[in-house]
Amino acid sequence: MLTLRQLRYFDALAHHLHFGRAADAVSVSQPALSMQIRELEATLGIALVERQPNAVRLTEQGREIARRAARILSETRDLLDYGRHAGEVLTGSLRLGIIPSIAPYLLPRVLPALTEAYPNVDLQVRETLTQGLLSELGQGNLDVILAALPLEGTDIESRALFDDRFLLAVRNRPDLDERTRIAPSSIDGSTLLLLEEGHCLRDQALNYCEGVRPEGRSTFGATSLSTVMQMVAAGYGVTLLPELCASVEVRDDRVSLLRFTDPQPQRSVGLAWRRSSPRKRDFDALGDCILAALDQPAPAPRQPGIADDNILTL
Amino acid sequence: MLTLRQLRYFDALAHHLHFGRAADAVSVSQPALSMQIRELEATLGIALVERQPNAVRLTEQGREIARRAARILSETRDLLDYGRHAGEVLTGSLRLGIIPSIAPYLLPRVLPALTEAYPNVDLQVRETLTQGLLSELGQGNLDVILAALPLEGTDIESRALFDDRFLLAVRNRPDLDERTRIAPSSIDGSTLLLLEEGHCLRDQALNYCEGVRPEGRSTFGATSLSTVMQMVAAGYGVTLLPELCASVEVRDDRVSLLRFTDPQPQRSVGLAWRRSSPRKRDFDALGDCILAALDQPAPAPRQPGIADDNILTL
DNA sequence: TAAAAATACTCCATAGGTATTTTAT
DNA sequence: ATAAAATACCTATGGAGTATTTTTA
Repeated sequence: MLTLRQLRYFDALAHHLHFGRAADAVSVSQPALSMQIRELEATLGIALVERQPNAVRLTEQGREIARRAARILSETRDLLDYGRHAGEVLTGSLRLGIIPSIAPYLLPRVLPALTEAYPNVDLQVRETLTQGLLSELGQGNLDVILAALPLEGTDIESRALFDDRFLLAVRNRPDLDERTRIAPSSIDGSTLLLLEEGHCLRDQALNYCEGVRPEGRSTFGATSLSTVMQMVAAGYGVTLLPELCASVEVRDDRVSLLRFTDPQPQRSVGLAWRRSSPRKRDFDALGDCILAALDQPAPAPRQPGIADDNILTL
Repeated sequence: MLTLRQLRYFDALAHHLHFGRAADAVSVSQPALSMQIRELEATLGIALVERQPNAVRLTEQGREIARRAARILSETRDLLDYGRHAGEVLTGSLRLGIIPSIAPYLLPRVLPALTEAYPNVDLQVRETLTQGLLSELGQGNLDVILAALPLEGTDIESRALFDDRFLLAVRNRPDLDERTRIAPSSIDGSTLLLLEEGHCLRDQALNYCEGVRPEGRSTFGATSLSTVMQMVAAGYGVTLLPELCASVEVRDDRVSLLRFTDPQPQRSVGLAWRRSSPRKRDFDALGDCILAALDQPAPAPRQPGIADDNILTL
């Protein structure tokens, strides 16, 4: 008889490829896990792993079973979640993944509002690149992610929250009038500073500046926007800065922000979750909360911030 | 701890809405099932059923859990199937659903070839309307269905096998030349004979004869093509007959088959299965087998059959 | 020889069965 | 009063732990 326990253990084994460590991961002894794997192989009638003293490897069929098991386990987690969170909205733990170009700018404004509106929520935030977030989401290690839309993948549902314009950050240029608009063609590929590979921001910037192929400084990607902005301030080049990040990243007058000519580049920021997730009401509430928090004026200095009709800070 | 056993029992309860009968269905005693349901409710923290002496009813949340449980159970069945049928193609049981306007005409030609090519297959055939087949397929009671494509529904994959032309069956008309072509507009709605509601053949016929709304005899649907053809032979009207059925249904010379003007109406016949099914290789083999069997001349009398260049039998 | 998985053996949690009680109509 | 689910209680299966052996690179 097939049991979830067998699938849980096998899932752990498929990840660790090591009986002992897999047993640790599911908090049982190694023989206990061995037996369940054995039992699973018996009920399926096929070999799932090749046992070698120094290496455990999945068979071809083992990989397929691992895929199916992961899916089933993910759905059982969702089923459990549904029970636990039936009734009340946004209670208990909520594991939220956010991309690096959003997290530090949005969280300070959203977190206070969220914990005030939903005091029983236990928010666990994880920050990585979109690709990692999607993978964790699929594996059931995250409940919902906040990233730039659209996101690839079936089994994924999403909700766009707001559009975030890109501005051009350049070293202070007192000679430029507030109304100056920059055309993307005027960007010099050799001085465009970008984040490292994998950041969606990098791809979006390159996509907008069609002619520019990564070369010169573009090829050496920074790991954080702060680093990039420091380089801009030091006169090493220019970069595309999401408006969301402006109030935090532009703290001195060594940097000016310029608007682009229409159509202005922008990214769409929104939430995404597993289609099978039972917590859509929670995600709705979270999305509403984020929007409400953004409607409030930013709490911080907001110093050289980009108000809608006061675009340029030189 | 959530177990598959709990889900299996709850699934049975959701179907039978009766603890005793559900327990029978899963071959345990009623208290055993009661306990597992209780345990499931405890781990989920919600009530799944309202217990009343004379009636068990699912709560709102119970229905949702039942849906999710059914899905999980279906995927575990697929996982088991994958194991059992890994390696060999078309062995063990294969539950095939076929619509009534295909089954009696195709099976006599396909079954011998199939059991010869795959002697270890245990084919279990079920015959119902498309809607019923899809529902059984989704619930995991069928492995694959043979019906007219396209079929609605996500989670469904299909493979078209062959196109089946519709011919017009009329009472013997010796006055008509073999080359006569019928235009759909010439069909009189009041004499068009159709199968009862739910048969895709009925919808396809009505769809082709655009002007004709069900009225007169069309509204009284027959339950089998044989009945319809008897009525045609008796002069009660005309009907659209799939070419596949011609050799069986047209046994005497009281009926003539006429071809339509181009573009001739036809249906696409093919196989469909759950996207998550692990037995796609089996379905491939089955499809190939059906096509091969159809390439052979029909074994039966084939008397007034519709050979391609000898369209009319008067 | 050493690392890692499989066996051996014991224990206990729990699923299941039978008999009985409770409950609501 | 009756049908049906819950409870009580006992049994036994099997999952888990510890200690040990086997395996092969």
